[in-house]
Amino acid sequence: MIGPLTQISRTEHLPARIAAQFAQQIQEGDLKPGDRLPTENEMSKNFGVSRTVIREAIAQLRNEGMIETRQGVGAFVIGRPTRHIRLDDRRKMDPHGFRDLFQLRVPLEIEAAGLAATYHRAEHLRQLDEALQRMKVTDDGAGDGIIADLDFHRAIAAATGNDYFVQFLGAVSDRILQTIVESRERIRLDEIVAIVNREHTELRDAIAARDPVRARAAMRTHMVGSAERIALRLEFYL
Amino acid sequence: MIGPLTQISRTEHLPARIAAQFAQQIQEGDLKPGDRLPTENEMSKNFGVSRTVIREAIAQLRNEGMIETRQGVGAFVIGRPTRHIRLDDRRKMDPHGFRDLFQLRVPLEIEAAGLAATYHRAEHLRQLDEALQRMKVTDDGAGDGIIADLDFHRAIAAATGNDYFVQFLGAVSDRILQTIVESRERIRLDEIVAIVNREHTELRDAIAARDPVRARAAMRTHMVGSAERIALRLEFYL
DNA sequence: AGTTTTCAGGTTATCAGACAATCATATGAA
DNA sequence: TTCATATGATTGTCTGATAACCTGAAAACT
Repeated sequence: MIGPLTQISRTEHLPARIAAQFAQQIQEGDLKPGDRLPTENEMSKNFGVSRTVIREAIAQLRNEGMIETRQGVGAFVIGRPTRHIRLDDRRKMDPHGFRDLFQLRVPLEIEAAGLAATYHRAEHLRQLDEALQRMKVTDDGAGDGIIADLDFHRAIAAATGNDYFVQFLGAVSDRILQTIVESRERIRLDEIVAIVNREHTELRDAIAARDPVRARAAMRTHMVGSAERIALRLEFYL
Repeated sequence: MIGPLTQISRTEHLPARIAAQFAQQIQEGDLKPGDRLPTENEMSKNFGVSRTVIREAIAQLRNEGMIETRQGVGAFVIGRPTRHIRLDDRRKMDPHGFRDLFQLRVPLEIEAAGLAATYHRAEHLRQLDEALQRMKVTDDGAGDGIIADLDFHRAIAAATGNDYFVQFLGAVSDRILQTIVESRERIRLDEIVAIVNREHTELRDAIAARDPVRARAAMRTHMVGSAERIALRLEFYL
């Protein structure tokens, strides 16, 4: 007996594929909020896989906030989809998407600089100096320098005292630097590194001086410079 | 034989709790990137639950991008953690977390206003006007007015032409408005609604005029006003 | 009649054990 | 040394069973 064509052929993780199938049905509106999914046993029979796999697929959808399960009742498509934010891997190399990402980063970094100047504590200054030191030591721009750069900005985000900035900026700038590293492995940082260090130092001093306006200006300058260095055309109104 | 105290007592979903425990260990640095987690059988014994539960917990962490599993080898803490961003439900009512969320929203909204002024198209203006109209019609501040308000800001995000702004601002302001609605069901909007309408109209006109500086200023005014209306103390440097 | 209690069936949650697929390493042959 | 093979460990999947829980209807009671 040959199963129907909708059955899952196995070249990859079964649960992920089944979850994707249901996610698509929800996205396309075939399954509307409030609708009940088939029982696990039914799915198990229909897809030709064990209930274990079905359960893992459902658990995945539940974690993503698309469905809700009630013991003894069933699984239901969630009403108001909790907005999860995800930086898709798809547009990683897309230059347009890259510009969009940078465009998003700029205001966050500037605001973070201002808040960091206001709210930072001694430990944050220590983190900033530590990252600065590492950037100056490692003349090699490619490897540790990039990581130290990332840590420097991460420290600024931490200094805001606002965990959302840590999360958002962490994800965004992490993704940006990753793309840079991947696309231009051999970027010539030798001449640039001095400029970046100067900008970072000014940024650090402005924060240490608890001067939000100066910190914001410094970060703005740094962002403009960064954009130019990677040949990005952006608008800066302030 | 009595099990150790670290065992999971069951009042809630087992997999979620175990996943949270490991997530915490990763966040706090007890488990560093590259570290290998115990085998499923070991965890099963240590936690006193079946391997099914352990597997679901691991699957959850994998979906969140915190760990990676390799068949025949084990589960490892991922190198670059959390490119996923989550707005936890935990701090929903926490006034401090609420301020943090608003603090994050401000620069995004201002930047979005500037970009919208530059990049908007005819359809976006139509969306703005439509939402504005709905807000003016429904004097009832509580119900549809809030939704129209959200749609207005959503339209601005869309007008940037940058999908990241749509995603990020959508998630953030959605969460903010949700909290407002939940906490102050009976907020007196009657006197306020006129002011909000005026601010929105100015915002719309600035965008329509393709004047980024004016749009940013209008949004800044709007944000300051919003913060005051919900009795939030924020810093505004620009 | 109207209300509460009890029961039966279905569904998800968890458990237990087994086998399959895959990988890392040790072992042995060339 | 270098390559092929065997072996053990670990995750992936399967199967069947039991527990916890919910819904709705029948039964018992007022």
